[in-house]
Amino acid sequence: MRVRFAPSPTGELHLGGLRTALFDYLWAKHTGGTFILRIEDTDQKRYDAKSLESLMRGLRWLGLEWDEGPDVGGPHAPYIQTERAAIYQQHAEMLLEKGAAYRCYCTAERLDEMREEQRRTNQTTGYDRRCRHLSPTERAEREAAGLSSVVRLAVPTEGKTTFTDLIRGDITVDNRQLQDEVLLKSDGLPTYHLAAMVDDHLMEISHVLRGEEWLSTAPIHKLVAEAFGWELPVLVHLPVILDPSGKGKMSKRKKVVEGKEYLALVHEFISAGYLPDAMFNFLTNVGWNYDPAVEIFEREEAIERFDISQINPKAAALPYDKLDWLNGQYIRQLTPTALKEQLVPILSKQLKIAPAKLLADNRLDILVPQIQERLKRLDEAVEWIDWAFKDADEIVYDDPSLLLGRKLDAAQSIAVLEDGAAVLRTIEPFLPDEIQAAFRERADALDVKAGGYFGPFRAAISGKKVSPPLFESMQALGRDEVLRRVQRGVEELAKMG
RNA sequence: GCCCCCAUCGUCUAGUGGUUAGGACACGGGCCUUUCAAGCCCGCGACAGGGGUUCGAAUCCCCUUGGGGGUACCA
Repeated sequence: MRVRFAPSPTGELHLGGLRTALFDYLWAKHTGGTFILRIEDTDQKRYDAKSLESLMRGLRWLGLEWDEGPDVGGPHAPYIQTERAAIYQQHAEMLLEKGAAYRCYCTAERLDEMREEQRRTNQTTGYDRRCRHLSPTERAEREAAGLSSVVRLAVPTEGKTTFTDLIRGDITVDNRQLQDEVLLKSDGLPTYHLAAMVDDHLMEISHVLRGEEWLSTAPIHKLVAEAFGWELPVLVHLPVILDPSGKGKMSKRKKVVEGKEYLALVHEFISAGYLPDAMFNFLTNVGWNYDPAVEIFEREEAIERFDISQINPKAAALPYDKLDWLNGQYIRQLTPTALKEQLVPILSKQLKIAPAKLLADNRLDILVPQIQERLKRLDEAVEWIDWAFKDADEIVYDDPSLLLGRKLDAAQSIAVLEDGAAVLRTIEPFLPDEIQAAFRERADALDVKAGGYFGPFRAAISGKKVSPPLFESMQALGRDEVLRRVQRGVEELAKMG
């Protein structure tokens, strides 16, 4: 089977596009077929030069390597439509000769006025086919005058057109609902209706998976294919992905719903520290389902089971909470070393420490295993461990009351810190188990709950209410640094008096 | 306005005439526990409504309602 992903380079790729590409990829790999990347850049006005690179980066991030495409080549090159302009022009000419299409000389202004009038009088909007009925003389006059023109499809004015969508079945529309769509624009470049049909045919595409927004123009595509005498590929219209609010098609803008910010663009998910495996798993289960009893699966397993005929036609909102949960699952599957390596580039930017230096930092080796089960995204790591990379005097106690042990007042909390400091000064070796045993003993001796005894230390060390486990945190800092921070905690508490 | 598509817990979904309508996330509770997590256990929670067809409908048909998409010399 031959399957293509055919995006327009008009901006950043969002998750809806990535999901389409993923399903293309899954179907190609499932059938042992070919996954093709084709760039539909025929809209010069919306073209964005940067988006092609970003698009390819996004696809490769997810692991969707294409077998044929702009950079890798292939038997049907070129794979960028503007480089194929002559092909479309020739095909438009073929339809013109057959009488299946005609030249239209109407100006944009006339078209606008016509539509406005139609809307005002509550008529269905659409081209009035004025140029379809031009006499040969009139046509010759316009050509002689050098008027610019477009090529329009001559849609049958009666009858019905039926096409098949694999997941929805046969769909029939009345031809009177259809318009004489523009196939070739006045700049000589084709519209989607021409370019995609020509390329799908020439590139021998067997299955077209595309967004549901194409469903209403599918009859046009059927008519274009018929005009050429071609068979349409199998059409599969994937349900649109809805905004997190469940209202409307997902936009490329970050969406804030109930105070929470939702990402939409692939590059945003990459920099937030979502793992490609988690995203692959996540997207596979929106619109399709691997197995209702299995949430986590391997790519190979998904490829083996994937079936386009089981795609759900219902538009869906992305379950973002589930993505976070899945990402956490995949983070926990990583070895600590692998996690550390993934974390370093992100932490390096956030902490402003050179990657090589971070990689060699002992503190990271101790702390990473401690935060592994606490992370949902990699970009959260910094909040867990930033305190470890500061100097004692950089720790800010925004809320000094955090230094109070549970059920203890300031004086008692100071007593606890000083009591523990004495232990910390002498204990050997300075390791988590040893420190913990000693602290528990001291808590008993002072008749304080372990949690109440530990609390002031946690706050003194990190400046935070929530932190990684206390004794590993101490190990990471080292004895001297811990003692400095404990002293600072005592001073802060003394101010509370 | 017109055309097309869709409709199971809050969300993602399983279900293709006979199920106590299943799972996951989220949420609530409990256990564990040095904070927070993770993990384990329990719970809450859905067939949009109305007509048919049938011995029997979440499943088939129709209508209503709701949602979505399209209505460009954009894709």
